[in-house]
Amino acid sequence: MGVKSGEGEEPGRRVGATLRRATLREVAAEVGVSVATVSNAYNRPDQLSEELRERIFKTAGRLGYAGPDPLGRSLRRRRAGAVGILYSDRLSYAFTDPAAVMFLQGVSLAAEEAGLGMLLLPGGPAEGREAAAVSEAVVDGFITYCIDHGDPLVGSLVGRGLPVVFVDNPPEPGGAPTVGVDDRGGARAAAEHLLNLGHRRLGVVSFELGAGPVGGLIGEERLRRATHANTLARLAGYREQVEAAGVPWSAVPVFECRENTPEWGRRAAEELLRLRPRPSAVLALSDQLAFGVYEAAREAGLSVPEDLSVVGYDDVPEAARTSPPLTTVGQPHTEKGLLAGRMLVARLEGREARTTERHKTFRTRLVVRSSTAPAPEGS
Amino acid sequence: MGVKSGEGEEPGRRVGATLRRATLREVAAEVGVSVATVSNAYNRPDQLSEELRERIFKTAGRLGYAGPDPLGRSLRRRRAGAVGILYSDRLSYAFTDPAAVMFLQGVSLAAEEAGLGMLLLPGGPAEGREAAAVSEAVVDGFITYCIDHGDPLVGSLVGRGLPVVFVDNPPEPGGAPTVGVDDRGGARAAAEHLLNLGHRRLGVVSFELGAGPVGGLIGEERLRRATHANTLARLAGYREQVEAAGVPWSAVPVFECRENTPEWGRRAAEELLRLRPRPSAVLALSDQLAFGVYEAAREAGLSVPEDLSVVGYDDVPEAARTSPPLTTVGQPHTEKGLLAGRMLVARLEGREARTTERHKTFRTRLVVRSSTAPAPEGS
DNA sequence: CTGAAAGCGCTTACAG
DNA sequence: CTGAAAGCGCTTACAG
Repeated sequence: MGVKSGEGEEPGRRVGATLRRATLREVAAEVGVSVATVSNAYNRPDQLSEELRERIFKTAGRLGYAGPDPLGRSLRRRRAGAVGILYSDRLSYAFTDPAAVMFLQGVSLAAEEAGLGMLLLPGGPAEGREAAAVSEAVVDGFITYCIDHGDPLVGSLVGRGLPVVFVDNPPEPGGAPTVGVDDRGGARAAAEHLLNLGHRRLGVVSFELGAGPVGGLIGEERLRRATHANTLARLAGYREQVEAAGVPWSAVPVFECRENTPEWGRRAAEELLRLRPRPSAVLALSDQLAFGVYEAAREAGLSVPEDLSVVGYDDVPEAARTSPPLTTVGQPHTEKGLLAGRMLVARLEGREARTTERHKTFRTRLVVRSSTAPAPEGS
Repeated sequence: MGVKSGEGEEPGRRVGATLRRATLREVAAEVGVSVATVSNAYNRPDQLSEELRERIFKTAGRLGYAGPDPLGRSLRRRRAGAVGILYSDRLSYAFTDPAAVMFLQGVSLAAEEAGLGMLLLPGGPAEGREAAAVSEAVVDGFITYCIDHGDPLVGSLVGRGLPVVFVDNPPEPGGAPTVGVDDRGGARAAAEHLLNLGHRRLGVVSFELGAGPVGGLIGEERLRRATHANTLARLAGYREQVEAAGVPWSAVPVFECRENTPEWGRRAAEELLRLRPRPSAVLALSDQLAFGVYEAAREAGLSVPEDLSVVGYDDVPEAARTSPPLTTVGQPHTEKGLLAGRMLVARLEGREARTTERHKTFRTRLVVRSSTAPAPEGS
């Protein structure tokens, strides 16, 4: 573009920059043309002579004007040029979860295709603040990730009247487009794999189940009050398969972690491995947690998979590189983000439904590596 | 908040939502008050009677009005409520680099503190498009990450006249605040460690050096035309230390990778390990690349560290968990992001310089784990 | 090829 | 406690 933005090439510039950005109006006045013409110089080069356009850019450069202010333009054009991303938890947690990061990467692919920015909203349980963020976000639409059923944010979101795509076990409010995964089926496959290997003493390392005091082995009542959709689906899948094998669900200890980190996985496994009889296999709701289970096993002098089988969930890249390589449930994180992004872009560009389905549930698949083995004798 | 946003509680709402969002003006007309009063109902509850406020919210709910439009508000208030993040490369690449992700996490911490959103700009070499993204971003300021010296984007950025914080080997344009790391010192420490262990046949696995045809073993000329600041600093550190040990730099093969992924690290190492005499140690510019070197070594039947020592860079979490645990150069990724975010917020809130220094260079530190060992006999 | 006018949706002194 | 007026910075038909 011919937009001048060099530094200090004109003596007058520094002053202008120090004070306040020049405006379209000021440039117009200085050149002696109307604001429409200056606007055209930037937006419709064919609407004015090359010579005048050059003169306008020169004056703009001198005044420290670097082109139309995005805010004014956005208001007038009624488009913000960005998609808002709403995460279930504090935004900073999203970056510690490799699965969430891969999802965001997928969205970024779609955003790049469409030339849109991604606005990550400060989320989390900061009471009211996230609602403010939602109602103040300058975006053209939203993508939500792992939002709970009944989360009050959904109300604020829908209230904005902007297109929304809900990702991962979504509440499907008013028929909005959704992208999800067969979480329950994935969990079932994980449990089935262990049961087929002869394991009967299982332990589960779970995410947070919902609001309230968290952490530690949990009972029926807490399980019943769970609200986190992903967690619920996976636990339901484990349970279904376990019971189908004739093992009572109440015999399976479930440890609830406060955060999805290896550190919490380690704590959980430490506790599970202290139980007698000791579990011969652990189902972790994520690979991050499973990595922590590895640590705890090592510290307890148990080897994986000979003494303890471990199954993760997510199939993040590290799962293939860790030692031993982790058996886990794979799901297409990046594709989820990409599809959600494209669905949103399609709606923004007014070509809906035709090119994209409105609801998509991706399949999960069990990836068997080396962290699982037949149950030890007599277990 | 008292903002109504439920779905379909009033028969009239659906119609309004289907057509177009109601505006402040329409609500005011419907209630029979001025727009100022409706605005006050949302922004200054003390400026009107509770009873009138309730009536306004009720009518707003009926019309499908969910509160003031962020764009109008932002224009009027002259603040966007978001910080823009500009990455050196395509935005989607940022999510594949654990170091970049940790950096983003740090920024998100600062953004959350301040109640700001993070706008990730579509970047990369899409010719002109990124400049458009910069000049159209609705933000209050920018943070750049790993931008090259002389990148034309810097011009567009500075032209916006908004506060900017430059992170990682920044071009320091016009005394703007910077956050960096002693990359050169870190690289020196890595090389020194290997040299102290007796290694004399080293190989380097490098990032891309700049624009142009990329990939493969490279010569002096390409090294000279390098523009990527991080890469340059690290290579300079290696070189310095190598030459200090009396080894000519020209004797150290450097492989340039197109992407910062284990896959490219593997390719690089495959080639390096084919050289005769074979390197006894590899310096990788990132842990991601080092993980790929592990793979190549394994495939070549070499064990780390007995046959091949490997040093990474970044100390991402996986480095401690991988097998063998990776010797690497640690740097405070999250802290860099957090500090940069806070520096920017400080400027936005008009309290500069007092609370924060304007330039910060974090120290790196060598983390010695188990991927390095004394050079094999006779090498 | 250029300009006058309307308006995107809102907030903020200020006056009453 | 409420309202009239100005204006944030811009773009877009439309008329000339």
